[in-house]
Amino acid sequence: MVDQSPCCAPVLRAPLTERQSVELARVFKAIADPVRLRLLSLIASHAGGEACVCDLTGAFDLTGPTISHHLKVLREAGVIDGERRGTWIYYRVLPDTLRTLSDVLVTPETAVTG
Amino acid sequence: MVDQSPCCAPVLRAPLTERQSVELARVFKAIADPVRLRLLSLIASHAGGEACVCDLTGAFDLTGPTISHHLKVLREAGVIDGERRGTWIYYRVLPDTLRTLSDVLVTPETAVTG
DNA sequence: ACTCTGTCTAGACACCTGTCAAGATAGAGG
DNA sequence: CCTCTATCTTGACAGGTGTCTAGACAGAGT
Repeated sequence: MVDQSPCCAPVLRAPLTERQSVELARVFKAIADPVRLRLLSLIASHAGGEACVCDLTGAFDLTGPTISHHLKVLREAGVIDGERRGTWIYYRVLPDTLRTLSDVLVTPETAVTG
Repeated sequence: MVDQSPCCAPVLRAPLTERQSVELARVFKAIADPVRLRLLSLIASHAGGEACVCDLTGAFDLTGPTISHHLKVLREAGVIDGERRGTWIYYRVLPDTLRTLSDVLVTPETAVTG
């Protein structure tokens, strides 16, 4: 979902183009929310690497539609993917997208001197 | 600026607490903007690892106050730091904060099977 | 076919955010 | 002390975001 170019141009090594920054910001925005970060961690750490909505709603004082909204934001950003199997819809994390974000934030400084 | 606990509890390995997710989201929100991502990359890739505001405003079709606002958001999130030397204020990236974010997005899956 | 359960969509509203114009503050240099 | 430049702060406004209620859709079981 994220353009390939940002992965080879870490934020802290070379100036981002405007286009790259827009694309990266779109994905960062998707995960920059407490509910969505927790959803992400709940899905990823759930047995089998996937979770249905019914496993998730109980962890929040939020209505079903609100959880559904947040899942949609994550889905449209390419951070998770959902699949219907029978009655339930199972979500799983798409690790490539997250790794792109992670890589972009790694700097020469942090990589070398820590 | 980011609590230490998230660094030892990657998002994708164990469920985040509500407190951790709020703290992480605060920092992710700060960088989840095209202008701020470009500011970050401009500052980090500038000679000496620092840049004054006058080096930055030229890259955007935005007024000075708007750039100043974005720099403040980054500063309050602990992503950059500013220091006045004479007439100019120089900003530099605080790499520890970014590394925390980067680490949090690294998963067992991406780390191993990548 | 009807109903029940699980999930999503649509519409509405309060709050947050990005932007600008106008004015304030800090240091340099006369 | 006054002025000039660089930057920040304040106040205002348009647009975006998170949340809810009400209703729609899909599949399972009777």
